[in-house]
Amino acid sequence: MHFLNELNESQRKAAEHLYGATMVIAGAGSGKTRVLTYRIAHMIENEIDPFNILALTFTNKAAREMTERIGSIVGADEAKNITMGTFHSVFSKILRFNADRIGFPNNFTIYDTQDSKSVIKDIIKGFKLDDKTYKPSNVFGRISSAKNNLISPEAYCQNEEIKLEDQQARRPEMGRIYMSYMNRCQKSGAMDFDDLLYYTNVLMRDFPEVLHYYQHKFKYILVDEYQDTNYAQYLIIKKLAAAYENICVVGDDAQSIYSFRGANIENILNFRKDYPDFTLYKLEQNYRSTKNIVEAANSIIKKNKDQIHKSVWTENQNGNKIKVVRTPTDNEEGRSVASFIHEKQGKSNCSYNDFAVLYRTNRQSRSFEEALRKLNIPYKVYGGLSFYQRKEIKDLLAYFRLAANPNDEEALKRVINYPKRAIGKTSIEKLIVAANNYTTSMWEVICDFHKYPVDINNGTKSRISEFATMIKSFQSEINTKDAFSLAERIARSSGIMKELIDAKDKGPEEVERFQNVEELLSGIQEFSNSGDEVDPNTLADFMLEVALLTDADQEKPEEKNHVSLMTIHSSKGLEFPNVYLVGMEENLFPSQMSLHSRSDLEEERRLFYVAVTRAMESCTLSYAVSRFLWGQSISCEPSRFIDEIDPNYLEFSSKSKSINRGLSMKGFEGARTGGLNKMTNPSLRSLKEVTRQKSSSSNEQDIKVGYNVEHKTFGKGKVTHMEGLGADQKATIFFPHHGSKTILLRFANLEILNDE
DNA sequence: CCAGTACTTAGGTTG
DNA sequence: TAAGTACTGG
Repeated sequence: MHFLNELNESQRKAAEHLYGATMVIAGAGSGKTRVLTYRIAHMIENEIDPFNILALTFTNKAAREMTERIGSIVGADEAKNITMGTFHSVFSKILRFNADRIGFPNNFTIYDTQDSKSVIKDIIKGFKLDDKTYKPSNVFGRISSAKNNLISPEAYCQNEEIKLEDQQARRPEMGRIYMSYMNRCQKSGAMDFDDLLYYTNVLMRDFPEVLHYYQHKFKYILVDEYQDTNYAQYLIIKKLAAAYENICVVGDDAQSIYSFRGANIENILNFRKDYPDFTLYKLEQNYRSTKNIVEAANSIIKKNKDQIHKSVWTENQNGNKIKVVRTPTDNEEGRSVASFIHEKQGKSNCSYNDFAVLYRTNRQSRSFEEALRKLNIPYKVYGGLSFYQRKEIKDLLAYFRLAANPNDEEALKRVINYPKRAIGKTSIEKLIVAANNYTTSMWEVICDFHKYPVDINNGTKSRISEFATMIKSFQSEINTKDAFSLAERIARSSGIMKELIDAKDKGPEEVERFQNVEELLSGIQEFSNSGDEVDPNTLADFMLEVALLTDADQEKPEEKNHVSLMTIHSSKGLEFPNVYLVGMEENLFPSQMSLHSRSDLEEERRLFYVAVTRAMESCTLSYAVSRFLWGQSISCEPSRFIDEIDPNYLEFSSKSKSINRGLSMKGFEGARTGGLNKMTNPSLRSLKEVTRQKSSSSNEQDIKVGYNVEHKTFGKGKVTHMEGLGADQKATIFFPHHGSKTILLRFANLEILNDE
């Protein structure tokens, strides 16, 4: 059968429409990836040269999978010539190729978020600003969104509106920091993630011949997950597509969940303006989920005001209702989900791959990990601290980075004294200051103390020079020697290997560190071997790839038989027969931060929609009545999102015995008005009431206005005012010796001295 | 210069 | 709670 016959009518139309501007709005589970794949295969069958195709995906993994699937249709040799990847990976390659034009070395480093923040921190320190008003992560966020909107440092400083905003936020130096940050990165030959898009725009704006070249190379452009593109990405596509206007964007406004990093739904609206005679296709038939799940999801998204109308439907069976489970604590939530999985897996003998636990925040994984481990259920936690962010990996990579680009200041700072070579903080500080004064890089300074005198004692200086000599010796081999032998040599002669081996008998964590480094090295070995004898894959080649890799790229599919634990964000695009959506509580999901604005709340709701539509057969929502947060137990209310689902698709269960016991012990009998196994929606509300009462009465710090209290540092005082609830509860206290102070109770550790 | 200790303070998602 | 930072004495 020809592959196009595997598509339904609207899918097929979208796949066959090859010329002109096309927008495909694809509901969840409507076979979007399949359309993209077949569309590209169809293009190649119609004699379109793969070299002329640019396909931008959201993750590297998606790109790889799609290349593979297209290869299986049209042949791998053809498929490998398609330019396919994330915006970041495709354009980092283009930037490397043209780096000299914009004042970067072609082996520029890519700074990750940690690196960027560390640079910013340094700048704030250098400017002698208070790092509480200028929090590195805030500053970084502000710079990032400026870049995503293509606002240059100069434009930032001149823009009156921005100036006013920063002044009102009492951060008038923001523009100066932004400017200095850009300079520092450039001096270090480094780009951050946002720079990859920002400088691509600069390149295409200032070098028409470059733009012209890529416009004619990429005659056909496809963009997946279009709803999650930001302005910088939008403009790149617009410029590239300007010559031929063969552009196809695929997305679903209902699944836009990345506005926090600049994604802009307006790109969809702009598309209509930019290409007025575009063709719109809607994919509305869902092939993934049961009717109950599809309908429940529809009832959720209906509450959002901002959306493109579409009606997702399915021919699949009704299936079971969505289960809602309540547990007393977060740990019990972990145990109950683990036992559900255990039971179900045992009964149907399905694979552990069929289960996913989805949560809003990474830190929620803990209770599920513990519970699953106890039941011997294999699991894998996705996201969180990635392999490439681990200290030991970053340390070794820093040496590699230095070998490729010694001006990389973050890498230099990281390893100049690791392993210990008696080069202390003060000396490093002096080097940084010197580099800034001489307007050169730290590396240049340490290479030539005659040209750049620094006030450091001679012993330290000679140790620094020794270090520089070592780096130079690595540097000389980075483009010639094969990746693995150089990597191994660096690991050994830097002293990192010895350091890790010596630490090994300290404990299991140290052993793991060593194993991680071994894993990295074996990955490099694999990479080395994939090159050929004459022209080996070098460490420089490896470093070009590595900065943009994520954990998902590491995964070996054959090893996969485990329950997946991940955030909802990282579940985008995936599907699982059984989904457990946990932590369905107010202030957690929807997140507390989202409650201030309608658009933020709508994004949370879209996130909820994404979560529910991951489920194929069964979906379970769970919430805990109390949860540990920063070492304190706080009480929680069920999420408003549970109420928002049409109750016809819900089933309230309190199946597990331990849950019932837990509840009655804490006095929740009143909530179970609807019988043992089923509760109706109103009973959920009554439960909320109970929860609320609990939260006000069970507060351990029962402090009221007028109380005399004693504080660890301020001594005795009298409470004059109270504000906030729960963890935010604050008391204003008058201390005779220190004046009036407003203090967060959960940190204050007050002693109540009632009867004085 | 360095290691060990006391103290502070997170609030969220990612290439 | 846990991680990261600031401080202090060797």
